[in-house]
Amino acid sequence: MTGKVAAPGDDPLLLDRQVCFPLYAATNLLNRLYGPVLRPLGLTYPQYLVMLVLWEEEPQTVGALGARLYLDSGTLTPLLKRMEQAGLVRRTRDAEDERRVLIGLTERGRALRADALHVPETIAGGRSPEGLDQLREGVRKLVAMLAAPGGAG
Amino acid sequence: MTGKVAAPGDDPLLLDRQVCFPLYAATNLLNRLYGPVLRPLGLTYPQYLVMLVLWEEEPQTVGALGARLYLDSGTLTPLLKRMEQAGLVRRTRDAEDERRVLIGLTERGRALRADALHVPETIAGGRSPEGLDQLREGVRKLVAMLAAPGGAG
DNA sequence: AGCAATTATATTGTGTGCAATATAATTGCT
DNA sequence: AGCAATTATATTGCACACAATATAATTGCT
Repeated sequence: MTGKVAAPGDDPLLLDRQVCFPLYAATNLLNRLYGPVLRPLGLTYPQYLVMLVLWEEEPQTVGALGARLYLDSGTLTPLLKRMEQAGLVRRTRDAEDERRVLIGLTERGRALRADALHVPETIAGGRSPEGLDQLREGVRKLVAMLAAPGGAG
Repeated sequence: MTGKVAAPGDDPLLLDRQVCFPLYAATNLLNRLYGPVLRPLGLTYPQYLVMLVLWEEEPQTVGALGARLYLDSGTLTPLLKRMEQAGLVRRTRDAEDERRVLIGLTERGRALRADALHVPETIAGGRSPEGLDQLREGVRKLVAMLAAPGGAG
């Protein structure tokens, strides 16, 4: 009762036939790759993404950050509180609408940008830019499909 | 002291220039997509991946599962214990080498395969198979690069 | 045989992610 | 104006993921 179960040609449950799995594996591997590079900056990978968004424009509401990063308050609230504890961001209620919380950078948060400038290059290492561009576009299309209302069915 | 920070053309820290981010977003979105489909089976997404591997061949050691899924014992041990509690797998010390733990399926675990057969189709929904094939190959190449010793520098 | 180095798994601590729920502020409808 | 519905964020509970460390079994060297 052990061993191979189905013909390899048409089994829909073979791991190597899943689209999702390489994506899952690549994300885990990328996290492991970023970890050591971001640790000296005192950032985790999702925290780094938040900083990228804030370096582009600040302040932003929690909701706006979530819309950009596809994360909800259940993930962002504790993450932003940790970043506040670390002295990178400030969280202030929006006076115009007390439901909203504005996330702005501290001086330390702004200054960290200079230290982060080397990160993309360090991560990219010796990889071919063309392959990366192609991959980025492919995955971006997938994200657009998945994020569409109804999950792109 | 707020607002845009650098020229859009050559800023390496723009979120939309990162390869990593679409990958990260796609994985989160895929997890959310799989969740409702797998919940009736009593599985999480990583647990589903473990089942895919075991349905191909069992029993396997914890290490072999980890090599296939790019996960270590810190992730797999508690996950497998939960699956044991759920009655899907059995964990037994290998008599040949007492360091190893063999993961085998219970009858319930084997029977679950029939219920899982519809999952890939349900997830794929109306998406074009060609686009998915292309994407799978692209991401698979990235995984191969990232998993290579030295991180493919 | 004896013991250091290696290997396989487990444990601990921290940080995500997300569903479900809660709370407070605002909007919209009458 | 008053109140139901909506919106924005926070909280709770559960399940990963991983670095660092611990423990026990095996291997390899002499």
